[in-house]
Amino acid sequence: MAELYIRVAEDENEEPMEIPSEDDGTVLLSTVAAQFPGACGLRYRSPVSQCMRGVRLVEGVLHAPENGWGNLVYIVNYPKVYMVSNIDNMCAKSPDNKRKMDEIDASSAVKIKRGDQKTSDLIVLGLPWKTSEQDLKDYFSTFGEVIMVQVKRDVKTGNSKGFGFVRFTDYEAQVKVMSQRHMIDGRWCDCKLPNSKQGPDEPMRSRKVFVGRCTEDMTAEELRQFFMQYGEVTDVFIPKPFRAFAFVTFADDQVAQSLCGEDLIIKGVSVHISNAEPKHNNSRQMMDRGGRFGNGGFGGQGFGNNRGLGNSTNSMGSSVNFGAFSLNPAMMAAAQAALQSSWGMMGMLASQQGQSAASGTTPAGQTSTTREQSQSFSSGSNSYGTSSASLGWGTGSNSGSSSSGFNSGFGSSMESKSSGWGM
DNA sequence: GTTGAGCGTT
Repeated sequence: MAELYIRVAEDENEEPMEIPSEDDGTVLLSTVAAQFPGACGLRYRSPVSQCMRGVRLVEGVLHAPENGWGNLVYIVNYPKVYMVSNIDNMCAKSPDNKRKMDEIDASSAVKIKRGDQKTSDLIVLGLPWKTSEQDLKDYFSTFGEVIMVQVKRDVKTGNSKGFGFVRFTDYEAQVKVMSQRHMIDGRWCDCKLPNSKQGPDEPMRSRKVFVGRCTEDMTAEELRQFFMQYGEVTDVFIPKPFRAFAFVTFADDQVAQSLCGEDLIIKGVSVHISNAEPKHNNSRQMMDRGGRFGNGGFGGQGFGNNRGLGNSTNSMGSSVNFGAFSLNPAMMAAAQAALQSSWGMMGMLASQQGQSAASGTTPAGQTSTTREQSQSFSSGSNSYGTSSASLGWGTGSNSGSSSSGFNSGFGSSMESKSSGWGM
């Protein structure tokens, strides 16, 4: 097939940009993202129904609609990030109801605190050796104003150490950047809060589970697809070489906790889910009151498995059990106040910004001294190599069209980090 | 075969 371009724009009234397709007529999401950083999919207005339609996305590959790409203009989808500003806008749109507004104000201590979050440096992991600070700046500037970039180098040789730092003016940009992976000079990179910034006020309950008895043919992407049915997955880690286990991190610790103790069938194999033990090194892991993180009291199973897609409307009427958490009366009241006010769950979603929001895992074969420059697309979490072929297990929800990878059900609903709910 | 990389000469 001769080279084909599809027309893509950020919105329907904008001048479209032509994006090249692959030989087989598909378009790689990464190609789109190269021009529209942060893109997670495409949609278009159906000439027939006049509705917006999602473009099928399978493992990073966008598939043409039934009758080919045609001459339509495709609109870029971006991950939904529930941020304070969004909520403010929503509130501003309904000034009609005074009462509502009052409640919003009364219950939005959390929100306001989040409002002026200061930005912090983000560590950028997995950089190609050749990437310069200018490259970094050019790349990240598409997300917002960049006020600092660094590439860490060996003092003697001047060689890049393969990581760097970036700092944005706007917290929004920071959140966005942390929420996705980044293709920089041909490698996938992760941006995270550096260890030094994971302050003691970031409780970081265990959002991560240990997946034992993995088989070697389970790719990170497959694990991500599988675990997505329980909640938003922010990270998948498969050690290399093969060691028969993996780590899966969810956006929401409740989801993680609710799975612990389970034996799940993945690709016909029974894997065992348990708590991820804190990594041996760094400082502030978690100190779950209620004792050891390992099922201190309530067993992993049983206890209100609120798992399974987040949106199962949790009408927290009277008795609430969020997985392994119990709410004390104060928190309960706060929760109800939040629910009654118009922003309800959204307010809770606002508390996004888990520290490992950056997805994906480490690039392949990078040792501090000998790192393959060819980041084979099959380890880490990006296994775009795996030939499409629908994943055998029916996960129900995520096999549809534009799966953004952000199926945030509850998102990190009750995530607290200090303020408000804390304690 | 059941517990993970790499974190800043400021």
